[in-house]
Amino acid sequence: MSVGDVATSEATGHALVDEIAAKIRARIMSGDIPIGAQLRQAELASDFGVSRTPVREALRQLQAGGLIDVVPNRGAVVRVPSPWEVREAYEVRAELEALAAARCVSRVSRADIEKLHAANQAMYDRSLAENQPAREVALDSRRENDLFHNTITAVSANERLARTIDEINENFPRNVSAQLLVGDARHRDENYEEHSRIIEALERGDAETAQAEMRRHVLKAGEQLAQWYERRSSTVFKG
Amino acid sequence: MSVGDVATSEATGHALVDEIAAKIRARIMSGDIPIGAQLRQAELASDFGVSRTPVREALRQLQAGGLIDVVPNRGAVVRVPSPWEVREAYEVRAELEALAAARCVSRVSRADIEKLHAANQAMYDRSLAENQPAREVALDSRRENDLFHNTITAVSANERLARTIDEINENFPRNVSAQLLVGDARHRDENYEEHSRIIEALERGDAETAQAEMRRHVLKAGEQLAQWYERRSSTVFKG
DNA sequence: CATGACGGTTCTGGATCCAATAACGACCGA
DNA sequence: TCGGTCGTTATTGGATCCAGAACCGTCATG
Repeated sequence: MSVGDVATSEATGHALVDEIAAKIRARIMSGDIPIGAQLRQAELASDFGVSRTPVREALRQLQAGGLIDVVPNRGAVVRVPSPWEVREAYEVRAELEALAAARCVSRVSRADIEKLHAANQAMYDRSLAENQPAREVALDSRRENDLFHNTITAVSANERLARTIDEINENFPRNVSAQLLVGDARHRDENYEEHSRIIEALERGDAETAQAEMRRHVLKAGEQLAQWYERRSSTVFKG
Repeated sequence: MSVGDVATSEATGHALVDEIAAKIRARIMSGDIPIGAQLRQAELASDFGVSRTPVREALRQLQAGGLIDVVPNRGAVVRVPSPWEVREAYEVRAELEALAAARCVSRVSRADIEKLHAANQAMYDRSLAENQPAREVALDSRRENDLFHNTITAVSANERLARTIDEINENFPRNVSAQLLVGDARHRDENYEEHSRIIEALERGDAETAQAEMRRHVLKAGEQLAQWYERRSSTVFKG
C-alpha cells in the first residue's frame, strides 16, 4: 500500500477517482506522458498502488473532458490535437477570455491590477535571465502566464466562464505552449506587450479595448500553437 | 457476425458505457428523471439489464459533464441549477452562440436560410394549434428550436464551438425550457420575432447585427429560465 | 417529551475474477 | 522469399465479491 494520501479530498468530488484523474491529467499536462502515448490501465494502477477499477473510472472522466481518446477494445491514448483543432479551440477560448476581460472592467480592484502587473513583469524578467535552465524558466513562466489569465477570469466573477475556459485549456498539454513563450524572444516580447495593453485597458476602464485586445492576444497565441503542431510531429508518441 | 447479444455493436466505436450514459442523460433531459432525484446504481443497472460497473463509469462521465453531482459515499443526484448558475451559463452560451452567428454570415447558403425560416415558422405555427396536447407541442417545439440553433452552430463550421455550446445545454434539462417556450404566448411571439431578426441579419450578411441579436436572444432566454427556477422549486425532487 | 445513542439495513466504492477481443508471432504453403 | 493463417498472449470490459460509510428506526435516558 502506498502512503496514505487519502483524506485529501473534500466534499466536492470523489476521493480516489478524482485524485487519480488529477494525477493522470497532471502527468499529461507536464509532458511526462507525451501526447499520442498509450495509457495502460494495469500500469497506471500499479503506479498509483490501486486497483484497475478507479483508474478506469478516472479514464472515463478524462475521456468526457476530451483529453484522451478511448477506443472500444484497444485502450486509451492521449489525444493528438490537429492544427485546425487548435485553431478552433483557441477561437472559442479567445471569445471567452475576451468576455472575461470585458466583465473585469467593472469589477477589477487596484490590488488586482497590481497582481496582473506583477505577474506580467515577473514573467518577462524571468525570461531575460540567461543563466537558468530552460526547463525551469519554462515552468515558472507558464505558472505566471496562467496566473495572469486566471486572475482575469477570477475577477470576471463568472464561475461557469472560468470552468469553460479551463476545460478548453485542459485539452492541450501545457508544456508545449510553455516552451513556445520562452523559446522565441519575439514571442516573449510580444506577449509582454499584449498583456500590458490589456492591463492598461482594464485600468482605464475601457471594456471595448480590453475585450478586443484579449481576443487578439489569445488568437495569436493559438495561431502560434497551431503552427507548432504543424511543424513538429515530434514530442509525440512515447519515446 | 454473432447474433445480436447486446445490440450495441453498431455505433462506430461506442462502447456500452457511452450507450448507458446517453440513456441516463436522455432520461434526465426528458424529465423522466426529475432534477434533484437520486440515481441509484443498482436500479439503473437492472433497468438496463447490465451490471453496476458500466453504470458507475457512465455516472463518472455525467459527473465530468456537470449534469449530476456525486457526493463521496452518498451517491449521485441530478444537479439542481440555481438561478445564478443559469444566468452565468447563459451569459457564456450567449457569447458563444453570438460568435457562431457571426461566423455564419460568410458561410450561410440559401438552403440554410430556408431551413432556418422553416424551423422558425413551424415552431410558431405549431404553438398556435390549440387542439393538440401540450406535451406533444412542447416536445416538437423544442425539437424545432434546437434545429434552429443547431443549424447555425453547424453552419458556423467550428466543431469545438458546437461541442462547447452543447456541453452547456446538457447541463439543463430541456423539458423545462421547452415548456417555457410554448407556455407563455408572449414568450412564444418574442421568440419568433428574435429568430426572425437573426435570420434577416444573416440574409443581409450583417455579422454585427446577427451577433448582437443572437446574444440578446440567448440572454433573454436565460433570464426567463433563471426566473422559472426562482419561482418554481417544484418539478424537483422525485415525485 | 425530547434528545441522543445504538444496531440493522442499504448503498456506494474498491478489489478481484472471468470472458471477449485485438495485437503479435510463428508456422506453413505457394 | 513472401503471404496468409492459426495460435498465443496481453489487455480491455463486464460481473461479482467484500469492506466501509451513511441512513433509518428503535430504544433508552435526562
